[in-house]
Amino acid sequence: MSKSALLTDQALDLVARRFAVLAEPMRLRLLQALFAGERNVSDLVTATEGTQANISRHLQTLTAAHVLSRRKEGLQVFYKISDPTIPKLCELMCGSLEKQLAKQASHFGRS
Amino acid sequence: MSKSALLTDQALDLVARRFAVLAEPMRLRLLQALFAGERNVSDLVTATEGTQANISRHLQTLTAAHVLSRRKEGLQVFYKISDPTIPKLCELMCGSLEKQLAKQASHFGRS
DNA sequence: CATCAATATGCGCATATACTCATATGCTTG
DNA sequence: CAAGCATATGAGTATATGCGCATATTGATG
Repeated sequence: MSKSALLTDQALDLVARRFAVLAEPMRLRLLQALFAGERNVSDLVTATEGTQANISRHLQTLTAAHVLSRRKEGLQVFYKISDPTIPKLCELMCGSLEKQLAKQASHFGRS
Repeated sequence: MSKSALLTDQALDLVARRFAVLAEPMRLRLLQALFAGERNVSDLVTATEGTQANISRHLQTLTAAHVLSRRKEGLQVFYKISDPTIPKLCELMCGSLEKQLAKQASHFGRS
């Protein structure tokens, strides 16, 4: 029964929430910065050019969604991508966007 | 240079917006209803148990994002999924969710 | 041309959430 | 235990957006 049964309302809500986690430019930036591997907060603040408070909140959101995992080491906290599906989702999405933009561009003009 | 260059702010915004389109339970319901193929609006209203106005708006959102395409035939308008990436994205996301929930469940009980 | 059916849209409301500023918490070290 | 650094969080504000209600638009038909 895992073929293509319709999702329940509750399931749809969960899926939507999960997509929503990826629907934020700053969170995508964080993910981009984390594709290469684990990093601590101040590092991420620098990399994303965000404020410390804002970055901290976004990291919390991503962690609560089980997209990231947290590791404390002394004063610092290191985050890394814990769900291997995430990079795939981002790649797929980017590919889809590229195709779409290319198609739109071709509607304008030549060579 | 298409390897893993960092996305520009503008690109990140586009990606985020595209994820946001999928971050709505009712829109996911519509997509679910459209996985099987083209359908007209009143059909979709019935299938999703939404109001006509609301469904119409969501269809507009999905079409503007080039997720759906529109075809008029007399009084009726038919919509279908025009971006083949969408079903893949949904599958990936659902799989990720299932894994996560299974893991959480296993933290409770045995056998 | 009047009417009706299918779909779209203007408007107002309620809610969610991203952001900032200030401050709190938690570790580490002298 | 005092002080300082790294990170988290409370409160307030601004903006976005989903929804419902009413109404507009578009196309078919008598």
